[in-house]
Amino acid sequence: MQSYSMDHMNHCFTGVDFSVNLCSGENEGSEPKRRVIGEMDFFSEDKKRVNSDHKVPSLSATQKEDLAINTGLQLTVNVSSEQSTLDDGLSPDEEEKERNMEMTAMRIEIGRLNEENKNLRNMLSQASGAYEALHMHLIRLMQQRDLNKRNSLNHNISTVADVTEMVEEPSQSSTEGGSRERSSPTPANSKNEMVLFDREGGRGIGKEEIIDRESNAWLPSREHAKLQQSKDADQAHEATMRKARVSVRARSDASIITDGCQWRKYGQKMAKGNPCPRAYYRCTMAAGCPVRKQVQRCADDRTILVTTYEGSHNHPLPPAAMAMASTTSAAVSMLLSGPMSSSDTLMNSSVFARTMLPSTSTMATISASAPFPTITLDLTQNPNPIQQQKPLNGSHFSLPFSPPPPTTTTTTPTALFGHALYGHSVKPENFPVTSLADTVSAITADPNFTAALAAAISSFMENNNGNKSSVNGNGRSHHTCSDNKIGSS
DNA sequence: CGGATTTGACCGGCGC
DNA sequence: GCGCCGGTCAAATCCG
Repeated sequence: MQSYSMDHMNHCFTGVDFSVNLCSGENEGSEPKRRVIGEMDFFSEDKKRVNSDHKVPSLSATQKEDLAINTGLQLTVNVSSEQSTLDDGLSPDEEEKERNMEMTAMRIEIGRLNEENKNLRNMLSQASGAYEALHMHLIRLMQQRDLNKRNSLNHNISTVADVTEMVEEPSQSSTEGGSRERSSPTPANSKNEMVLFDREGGRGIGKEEIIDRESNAWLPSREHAKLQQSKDADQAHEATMRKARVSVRARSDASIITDGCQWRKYGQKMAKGNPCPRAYYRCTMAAGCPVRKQVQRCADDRTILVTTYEGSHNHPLPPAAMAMASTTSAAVSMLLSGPMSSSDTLMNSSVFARTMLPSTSTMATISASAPFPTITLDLTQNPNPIQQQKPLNGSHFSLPFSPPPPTTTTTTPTALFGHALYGHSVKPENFPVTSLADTVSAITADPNFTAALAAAISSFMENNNGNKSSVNGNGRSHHTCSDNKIGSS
């Protein structure tokens, strides 16, 4: 009685993991059973000689189990005792011949099973790929549903952004000479816009695409088409998000806006049609953060500072920045929602304006003109009378939700615009929604601006989830830019 | 001395 | 193809 494991031979012959057990116990005492492998007749195969002196280690139980799992096969080759078979009146030559024939047959069978093993692995791999693809698709759909919910809550709009339409149907009503100067509520040269949504975050398509591609062969054609459609829509959506911009106009003497992020100035240029230079800043809070902002004074009214944010942070944002991200997120959600088919869509006194900025007359102008969909928050008009009582004594904007430093309120402004989202998981639960006015009153900042912003954020928070929490004092500005001499009036 | 700012050069897109 | 323009780069400079 002997129990052989053939995995060693298998390795030797094929280099593939799988084993053949040769055991004789079951057939003990009965007619010697020479082969139980499939329907192959080992002994009718070629008589090629092989070295039968392999030392054959036994498979461990775990190895056998793995084999069974990996291949879906449990192969057992039962042969009768070598001795009882081979000693049965055979000459040594015949014994060796018979043994060699067995080995040859086993090698053939091993090859066949190896092939089957490969096929099974391929199937498993394809199934995994298809599962991954579907899983990712489900996640995307859920994210989109969440976005729709938010839009519905905040803007009474339930439709998903028809991003493709926006991308493929730029405005036909460009104004003022038309060329590159797109229609904008901001002065001719104040194309300051702010991107709110993630540039890369969570929407990586590389791996997903590979999986999809791999799984295509597996999916029914209709499912495949759906998946492809969804993928295309996502890509279009991503492209739009990358280009969508929001600009904020505010009246202030401040030369810069601090927003809880660290910025490094990397350029300044005179822009056509505006005597005030435009400054370019890059976020330095994290290496490789793609967020940029532009700061420029309005040509018509140099007390108006236009700040532009572009890109999405690749790092967690300070609470203040995230709060603003929520607000502007809603703005861009609005921007990207609804059938803004062609020309610029002015939203003055619109749903957006009323919803986002209910206590002010702030105008929110949304433009879907080419090349980028743009939203402009004009916070320069009709300041909140309550806030107007507060004298302007600071040189920087301040964030409503962050208490100012006890002594140096003007030199250490709190953050204001977080703008770009960190991924899509903005959860502004750390921001107050009930005492913004008090907070705003307590800080030294441009009252007009902060009032409008406070109203906007408050409105958004309440509409969004109603979460209430205490003021987080972590919003202290880390702005490191010095006065950039942007044509202040 | 290291980091931030300044500023002229450079590049790519677009219109003519 | 050329020029204009916006945006970015990078060396020089500034500043704490």
